[in-house]
Amino acid sequence: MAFKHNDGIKVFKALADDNRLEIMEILMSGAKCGCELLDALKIGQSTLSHHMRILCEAGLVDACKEGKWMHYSLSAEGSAQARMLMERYTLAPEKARCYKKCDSCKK
Amino acid sequence: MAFKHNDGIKVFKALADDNRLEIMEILMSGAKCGCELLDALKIGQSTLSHHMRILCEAGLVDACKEGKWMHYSLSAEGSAQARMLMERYTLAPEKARCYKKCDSCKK
DNA sequence: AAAACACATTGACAAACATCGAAGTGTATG
DNA sequence: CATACACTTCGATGTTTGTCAATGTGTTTT
Repeated sequence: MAFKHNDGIKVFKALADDNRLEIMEILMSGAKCGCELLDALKIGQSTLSHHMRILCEAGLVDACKEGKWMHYSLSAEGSAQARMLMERYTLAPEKARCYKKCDSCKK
Repeated sequence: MAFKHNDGIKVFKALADDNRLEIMEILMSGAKCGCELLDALKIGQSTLSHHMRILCEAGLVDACKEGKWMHYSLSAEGSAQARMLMERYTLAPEKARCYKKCDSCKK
């Protein structure tokens, strides 16, 4: 599908899930491997793998492999971009706040 | 369902849709009534109504009725809260960035 | 070499979601 | 009062999503 707001969708969708938000919060205390995350969540291993893929593809999480472990950590760039995205859609110019009525309806 | 991150889910889910992001952007130019939004989008009227409900319930959009029109506008409070939410999940303490490896895997 | 471990991929399934058309509610206008 | 308008609600439908169990891949350990 050709989304008009493709970049935003991906990030907001990635954050629109309870387990993924929990993962983000856990990663705030430092990098974690999959098994550590698995201990903290009530989901199966394949489900976690699925969630990590979504967070990584949204750019929010970095993954690096070391032997049989995957180390997941918050991406500084992705996090910054996510905050900018949120501002893009919520930081409206002052004038947008003032009008209580739309103009064109009262003709 | 009892989501652990209920407040966040609602806002992020509300923004995780192409048409709703488009609506947010349109509202940045000032308040609009439903028919104006309908002109700008390629969706049916009942679908728009559905989207507006979601945006309103997430607190991102304010709605006020005037005669037969509904005036939709960006909520200053909701927008501010949405930005705070994004910061809560992406603004990590410095130490979270440093570790490339997790601690407990190497025992 | 075999067994154990960490993770990814696949296929299946139910729940959630976006969308539509049709019918309903309330307000304005002829 | 009847019609038109703006919007909501309802029921149906196809799509997307979260979840799991099973299987596959690669690495470490015994």
